[in-house]
Amino acid sequence: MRTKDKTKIKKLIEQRQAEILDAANRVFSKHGFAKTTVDQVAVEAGLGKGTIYQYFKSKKELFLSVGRNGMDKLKDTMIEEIEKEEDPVDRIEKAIRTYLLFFQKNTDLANIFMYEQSEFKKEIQKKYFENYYGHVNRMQETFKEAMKLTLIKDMDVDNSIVVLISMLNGLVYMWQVEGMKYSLESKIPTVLEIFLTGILRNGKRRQKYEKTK
Amino acid sequence: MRTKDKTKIKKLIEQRQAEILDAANRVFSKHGFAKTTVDQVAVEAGLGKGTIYQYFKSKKELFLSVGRNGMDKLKDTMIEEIEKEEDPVDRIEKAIRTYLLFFQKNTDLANIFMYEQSEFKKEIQKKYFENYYGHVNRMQETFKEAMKLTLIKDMDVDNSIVVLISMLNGLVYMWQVEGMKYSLESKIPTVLEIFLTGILRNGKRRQKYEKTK
Amino acid sequence: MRTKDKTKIKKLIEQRQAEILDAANRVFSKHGFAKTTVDQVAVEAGLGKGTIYQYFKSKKELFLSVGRNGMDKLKDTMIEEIEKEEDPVDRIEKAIRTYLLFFQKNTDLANIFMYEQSEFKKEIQKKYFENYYGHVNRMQETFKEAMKLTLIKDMDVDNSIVVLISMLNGLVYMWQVEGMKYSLESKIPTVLEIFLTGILRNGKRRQKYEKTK
Amino acid sequence: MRTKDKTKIKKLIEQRQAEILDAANRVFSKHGFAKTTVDQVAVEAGLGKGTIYQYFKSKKELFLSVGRNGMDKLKDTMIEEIEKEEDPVDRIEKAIRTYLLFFQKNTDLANIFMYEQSEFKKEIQKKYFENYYGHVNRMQETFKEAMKLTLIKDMDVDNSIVVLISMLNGLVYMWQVEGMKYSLESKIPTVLEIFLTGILRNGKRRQKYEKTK
DNA sequence: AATGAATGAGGGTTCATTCAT
DNA sequence: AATGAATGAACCCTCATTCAT
Repeated sequence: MRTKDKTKIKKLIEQRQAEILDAANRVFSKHGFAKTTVDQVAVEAGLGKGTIYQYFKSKKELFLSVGRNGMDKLKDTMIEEIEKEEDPVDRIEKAIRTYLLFFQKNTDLANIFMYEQSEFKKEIQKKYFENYYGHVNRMQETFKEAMKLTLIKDMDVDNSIVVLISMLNGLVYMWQVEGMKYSLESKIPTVLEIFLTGILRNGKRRQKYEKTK
Repeated sequence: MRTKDKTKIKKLIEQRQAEILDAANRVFSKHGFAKTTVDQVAVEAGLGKGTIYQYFKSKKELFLSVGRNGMDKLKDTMIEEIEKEEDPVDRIEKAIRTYLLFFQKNTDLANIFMYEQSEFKKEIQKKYFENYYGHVNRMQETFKEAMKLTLIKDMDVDNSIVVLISMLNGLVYMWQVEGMKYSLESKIPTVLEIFLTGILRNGKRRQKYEKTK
Repeated sequence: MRTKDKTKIKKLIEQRQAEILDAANRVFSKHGFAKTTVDQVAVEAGLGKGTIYQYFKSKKELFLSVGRNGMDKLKDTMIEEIEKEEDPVDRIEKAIRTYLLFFQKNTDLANIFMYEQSEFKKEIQKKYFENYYGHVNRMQETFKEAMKLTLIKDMDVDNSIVVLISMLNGLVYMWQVEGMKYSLESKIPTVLEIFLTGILRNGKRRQKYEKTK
Repeated sequence: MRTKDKTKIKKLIEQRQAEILDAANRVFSKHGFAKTTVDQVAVEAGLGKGTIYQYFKSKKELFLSVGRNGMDKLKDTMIEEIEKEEDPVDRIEKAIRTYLLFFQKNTDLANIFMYEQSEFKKEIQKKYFENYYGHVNRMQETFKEAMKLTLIKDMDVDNSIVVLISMLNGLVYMWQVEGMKYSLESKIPTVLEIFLTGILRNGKRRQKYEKTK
C-alpha cells in the first residue's frame, strides 16, 4: 500500500514536472531566456510561481531542463528512425529526413536550442556533445560502413559528418530566422541531391539522387 | 581654418564611434547582449558610461550597430572577393572560401550574429536579408550563369543557395559552439568536395574537386 | 471559509495600499515629486522598494493617487458639511469655513496639490475640475438660490464663485508659502466679512457680518 | 578709453545675461524647473551650454534669478502704477487692476512663480516677502489712510491685505490651471465689486462698485 | 504541497557640471 | 570668452528568489 502510494505520488510529481517543462518550453521558445519571466511560465503552467521553484531550483535550471528534454527527444527519434534502415546510404538519407522533419514538428525546440547556445554556451558545450550528438557516433559507423562497401567516396569521415550536421543545423536555423515561412520538408530533395551525389561514388546509386530533380 | 577644424572634429567623432563599436563588439561577443552591461562596454572603451550614451542612444541601438557594422564588413568582403573571379564555378568556390575565412578572422562577429538573432529576431528579419544577403543576389546570378553554361546541373537555384548558405552558416555556428577548437579553414576542402561535386555536371570539372582529397 | 479568506486578503491588500499612500503623502508633501525618491517612500512605509511597485505601477501613478485620494477626501468633506445647512447664505459660510479648516487639518494635502499642479498640469486639468470641483456645482445652485431669495446681489454667479475659490485657494497657498506660521482659521472672520458683505444685499443679514469685527 | 572699454564690456555682459534670463524664462515657464534641461536653455538662448555656466553658477541659480527678475518687474510695475493715484481707494483699485493685468501680459512669470514655490519653498520664503511684497508695505499705508478718512470699515488691515493678495494670487493661479482659457482682465469687475463693497463703509463710494454690475 | 506577497540587488538611462581646446 | 564632449552620481524600475501562511 505504502509503496503504491509512493509510486502514485512519484508519478504525480513527474507529471507535474512534465507539465511545467511543457509550459516553459512554450514560453521560452517564444521569448527566449532573458525576456521570459518566471511569472509567465507559472501563468502558462496554471500554477503559482512558488510551485515552479519547488520543481526546479532556478530559472536557469528550468531552461536547461527544457533543452535537455528536447535533446533527448531528438536523439531518441533519430536513433529509432535510423535503426529501421539496413543499407548505410539509406540510413544517411533517413537521418537527413528525420532531422528536418523533427524540427518541422517541434518548432519550439529549434528556438530553444538557439537560445540555449546564445545564453549558456559554456555550460552546455560538454553535455551538448555527449547528448545531442549521441547519435553522431552511429553516424560515423554508418559512414565507415558505406565506405567499406565502396558506396561512398574515400573521404574524411569526421569532416563529412560535420558538414552534414552543419548543413542540417544551418537549414533549421535559417528557417527559423526567415520566420518559418516555408516547410523544412520542401528542402529535403535539394539536400539529398547535393549531399548524396556529393559523397557517393560514381554509379547507379548516384544517378538516383541526381535525377531527383 | 574653420572648415578644417570641423572636418577634424568630425573625424574625431567618427573615430570615437568606431572605438566604442569595437569595444562593444569585444564585450558583447563575449557575454551576449543580456549579460553585458553598458558599464562593461564603457570600461572596455576606456570611457565614461555617459559618453557611450552620447554616441548611441541605447544599449540596444549600440548592439544592433555592432551587428550592422559587421554585416557591412561581411558583405563588402564577399562582393570584393567574388568579383575577382570570372568563371562562375570559381566564383562559387571563392564565395565559400571567403565566407569561412571571414569568420575565422572575425571571430567576434560570428558570436554577435548569433546573439542578434537570439535577442532581436523580429526587429532584424527584414534588414537582415536586405543587408546580410545583399550578396545573395549576386550568387543567384552566378548560379544561373553556371547553369546556362551547363557547368552545373539543372536544379532549383534558390534552394541550392539556401543549402549552401545554411551549410556555411551552420559550419560557423558549430565551430563556435565547439569552442573554435579547430580552424574553419580546415573544413574548406570537404565543403568544396561535397558541395561542388554535388552540383557540378559530370565531367572534368567535377573530377578536380573529387580529387581534392 | 475560502470566501472569508479572500475577503481577508483583499482587506489586507487595501490596507497595505492605504499605508503606502499615507507614507507617500508624507514624503511627497515634504519634498515634492521630483526630489522624492521611491526609496524614501519605501523606507517611510517600512517596506521594500519592490513592494511599492506591486501596488503602484510607477512613481508618477503613486503620486497622482495620493492627489486623487486627497481630492476625494476634500470633496466628501465639503459636501457632507455643506448639506448640514439649509439656508443658502449659511451654506456659503459653511463652505468657506470647511475649506479652510480642511487644509488646516490636512496640511500635507495643500502641498501635494501644489506639487501636482506644478508637475502634471496637463495630465490633471480635466480630472481636476471634475473631481476637485465636484462641489462647485453645488455652490452654483446655492448662489442661484440665494439670488432668487434676494439674499445676495444680482451678480455673475460663475465669476463670483471663481473669486471665492481663488480667494480660498490663495489663502491656503499663501499660508503654505509663509511656512504655516499662523492658523488658517484665524483668517475666517476677515474672509467672511469681506466676501459676504461683498455679495449680500443691503439689510440685516449684512449687518451681521459687518459687525463681525 | 580703458574705462569706456570696461563699460562697454560690462554692458555686453549684462546684455548676454539678460538674453539668457529671457531664454530661461521661456523654457522654465513651459516645462518647470525639474523637467527643463540646461541644454534646452542653451539652445533657446542660441548659446553653448558652457556659456550658460559662465553667467550663472548653477541651474538652480539661473532659475532663481529668473524668479527674482520677474519679481522686481512686478514690484516696479505695481509701485509705478499705484503712485499715479492720489485717493487711497483709487489706489487699491489700481493695485487690483495692475496686478491682474501684469500677469495677463507676463504669462510666463505666473508659471515661474508657481514652479518656484513648488521647488524652492524654503530658499525663497525670506526673499519672497522682502521683494515680492515690497509693495505690500505701501498697501498697508494706503489701507490705514483710507481707514483714517473713514472711507473703509474699521477692520484688521493686515488680514484684509492677506485676503486681497490671496484672492489675486489665487485668481492668477486658477487661471493658469484652467489653461488660461479666459482673460484675467474679465474678472476685474467682479473682484472690485466683491472686495471693495466688502471693505468700504456704507455710502456713495460703495454704490459705485455695487452698480458695477 | 502550493502559493504569491515581499524583497533588493542590479542595470539602463539622464543630465548637471566640468574642463580642455 | 565660448564651447560641447566627457563624466558619473543618482534614480527609476524589473524580476529572480524567498518564505510565511
